[in-house]
Amino acid sequence: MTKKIYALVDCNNFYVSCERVFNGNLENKPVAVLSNNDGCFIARSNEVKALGIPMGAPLYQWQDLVDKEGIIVFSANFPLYGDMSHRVMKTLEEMCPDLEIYSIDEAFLDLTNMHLSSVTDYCRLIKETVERWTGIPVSVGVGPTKTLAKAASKLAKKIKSNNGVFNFLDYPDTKENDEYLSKVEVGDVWGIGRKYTKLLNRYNIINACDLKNADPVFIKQRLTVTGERTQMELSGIACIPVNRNPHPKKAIAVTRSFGKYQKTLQELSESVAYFTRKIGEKLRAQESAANYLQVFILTNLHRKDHPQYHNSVIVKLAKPSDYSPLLIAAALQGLKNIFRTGFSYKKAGVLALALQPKDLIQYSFLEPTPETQKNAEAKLMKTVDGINRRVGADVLKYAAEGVTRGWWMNQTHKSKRYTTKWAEILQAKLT
DNA sequence: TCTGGGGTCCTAGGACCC
DNA sequence: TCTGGGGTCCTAGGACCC
Repeated sequence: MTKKIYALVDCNNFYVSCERVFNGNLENKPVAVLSNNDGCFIARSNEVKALGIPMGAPLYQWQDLVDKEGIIVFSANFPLYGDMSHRVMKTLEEMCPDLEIYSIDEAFLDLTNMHLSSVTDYCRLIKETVERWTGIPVSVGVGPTKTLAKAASKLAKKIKSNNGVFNFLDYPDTKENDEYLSKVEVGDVWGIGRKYTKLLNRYNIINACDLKNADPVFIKQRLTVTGERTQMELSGIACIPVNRNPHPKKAIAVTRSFGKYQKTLQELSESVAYFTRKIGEKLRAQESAANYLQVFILTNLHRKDHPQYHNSVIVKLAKPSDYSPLLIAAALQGLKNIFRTGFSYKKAGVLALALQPKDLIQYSFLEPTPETQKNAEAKLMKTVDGINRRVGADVLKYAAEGVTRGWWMNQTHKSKRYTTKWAEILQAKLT
């Protein structure tokens, strides 16, 4: 069996880099991107990381530092990031068709069958090409397993002299290999999160090399089979394949925190109707139908001084469906069952569960749905989706969504949708 | 006053069946 | 005195990822 060659391409500080592509003044300055509602830091430039602001930190706790250091903050602009991601992935696909888009800012490449004379040189070329074509800086890590490729991408960022590429295959000698592995903290290993890091540290497992050499029985016992796999991957045994054709999602969620507290059933109904319409759009986009909807509502868990209430309900649909009016009716019925008056709600959401391919829907023999009705529903949804796509996402909506959007999130630092809205395209000034 | 959103996988334990 | 045991399915919760 030939050894696999996996590369992980990882966009550096992705959302910040997207903002920088369209605003030259952000270069070399501390820049951060905030979550919805301008709540938490979800992307930080190196300058911001150096100031000590952690990932996920709430903005209000760091506001003084933000002001003092002149940190430039942006509200999240997901249409822009999604479009930039698409450009990066298209570029990667041209250089290695055998790829798995792993997240909005990462892709695994399987370079095994490309017969490269120098894998490391080719990865440098990939890095330069992506940066030239899209303006997004990336790091590339290479290894015989996906977990090692991930670890390598950490080293690519860490070891400055490597110019953004690190390849474990360049260090076949075990001693040298382990030396580099020791530079990766165990918490930075793919699959080891906060809880496991704490546990492992208690047993003096501090870095990736320690984990690789730990007692496999202990690891399996405490970290289950996923931990076992991680450990094997660290020692070069590939357990996790590159997944070229990701299967359709098994669940779809649309959830939001509110910009201001929502108190009445009417208010909550409007947001839930909106979430459910979005669910319908996503279902149709991947040609799935849902068997169940789950609706949940909750108060602000961070405010111990407020009366707390959270609840959720699962509604079985009369038939598997992607038809927005039916979905909305079901979700609102569910909401009615869990709503309690007298609370200030902070967040709500809708999930579509037990998804199935749309073309496999079994219609009832007892109450056959006429072909004409099925066609009419599909045609209506297709028309609505088409108009919303062309004219703007929310031109056509349902009456149940209301018109005020009183729950809408706060976004006071939003950049423009440079790449997806003609009206907001970047303008060049000729001088 | 102010704390994101969208996913996957695994396990333990209860319900149920024979 | 003295109450089985094994298999399967389902779900909630917990871990992880970005």
